[in-house]
Amino acid sequence: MARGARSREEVLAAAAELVKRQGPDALTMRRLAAGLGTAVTSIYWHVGGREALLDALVERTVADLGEIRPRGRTPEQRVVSVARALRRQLRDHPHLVALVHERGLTDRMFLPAQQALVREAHAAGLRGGRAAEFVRAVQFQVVGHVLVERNRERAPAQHPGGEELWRAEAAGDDPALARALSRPPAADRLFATSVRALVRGLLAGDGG
Amino acid sequence: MARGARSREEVLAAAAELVKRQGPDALTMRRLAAGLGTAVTSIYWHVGGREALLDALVERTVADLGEIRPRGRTPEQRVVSVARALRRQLRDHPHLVALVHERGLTDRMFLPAQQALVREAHAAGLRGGRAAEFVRAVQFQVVGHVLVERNRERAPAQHPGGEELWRAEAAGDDPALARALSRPPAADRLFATSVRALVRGLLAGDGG
DNA sequence: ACCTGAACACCGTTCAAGT
DNA sequence: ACCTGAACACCGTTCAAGT
Repeated sequence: MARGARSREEVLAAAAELVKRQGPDALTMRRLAAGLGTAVTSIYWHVGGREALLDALVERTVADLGEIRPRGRTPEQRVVSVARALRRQLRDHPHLVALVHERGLTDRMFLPAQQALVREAHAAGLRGGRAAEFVRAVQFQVVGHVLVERNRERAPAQHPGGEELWRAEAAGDDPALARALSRPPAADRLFATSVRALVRGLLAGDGG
Repeated sequence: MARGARSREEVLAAAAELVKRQGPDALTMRRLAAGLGTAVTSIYWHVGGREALLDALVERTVADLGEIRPRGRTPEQRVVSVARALRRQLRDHPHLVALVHERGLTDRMFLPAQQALVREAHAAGLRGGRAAEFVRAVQFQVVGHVLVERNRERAPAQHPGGEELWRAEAAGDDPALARALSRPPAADRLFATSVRALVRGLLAGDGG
């Protein structure tokens, strides 16, 4: 069983693999040790306990997150492109991002995106508190949308399912709407529509 | 230790209390049994295993969720009131709602809210697929916002924290913005602003 | 019909001991 | 400096046995 020295990096890499492929619950100290061919307790020597291990993974994730490059002509287009990029990052690393979230490093992870949004807010003429609100509204919107999406994807075969619900229920004599609501939402389209509507509403309105 | 017969309802009530107060992780079969003064195994007789127990709790939650009463004159006002009510429900039962989510009963739980939103969409002149998109955009927005809020509240003392981040970073010569982003977001205000902006954007725009 | 303890296969963590 | 096994206090679940 026992092979020579095993580095902290090896342990972290193996743990990251486990989390990426099977989620954080699959990361047990015993399984990790078994995969590395060591005794459980040697993991403790290298990285400390499970919490410390997760902390290290989170550090890694935050550091690895790529740059955000806004694309498009108008501030609206550029903000939408930032939102899209953000959504992709979040969707591509769901488990790791969830860990980052739980450990309170979300703000640091989103700093580049925030800075990009600030630039666009300024370009659109918003400043100060209004600009800050703009940045946060977009960020919450994107993160929230992805969280909802993820929850829906993970949810195994909705028990009654929107389908039967909206087949049985009255939809105010609007059969096209009932049909639409009985299908699963088209996540990409819904996301684009929502972000665009939010951005327009924020840039246009000033009613309180 | 052993007292007389214990009903399924007693077990469910005790389990619900545990989840409400300490979250789903605190609901272990052994702790539940200890609280009831029975052997662990008698829980299995009454409700089956842990999964079945959680399923039962979820059923309860879905059934107990109150009606939604839209308030206000204009469709916009009424939609915002629905969003507010929805947010309150979600915030008041965070653990139970999370369980509902995980078990794929979200659609059924949100049916009353969806129906209220459909009415307002119709009142605002939207029909068919557009109305469906409106309903879902608002629903995703509300649920997403609450999920993000919850994650932020649970997150223990952000490691670097938005504060230092935005103190150190350039904010494009906009010190008021840097100050605003260095404070934690005012969730209520941010929610209201976002929903209103989204609704306006959805009701006004038709650009693709 | 209802409750029991014993047992199994898992956890994370600590500790004293080896080299 | 690095790795080990034994032990502790937890899990969820099954099962044969009691009344």
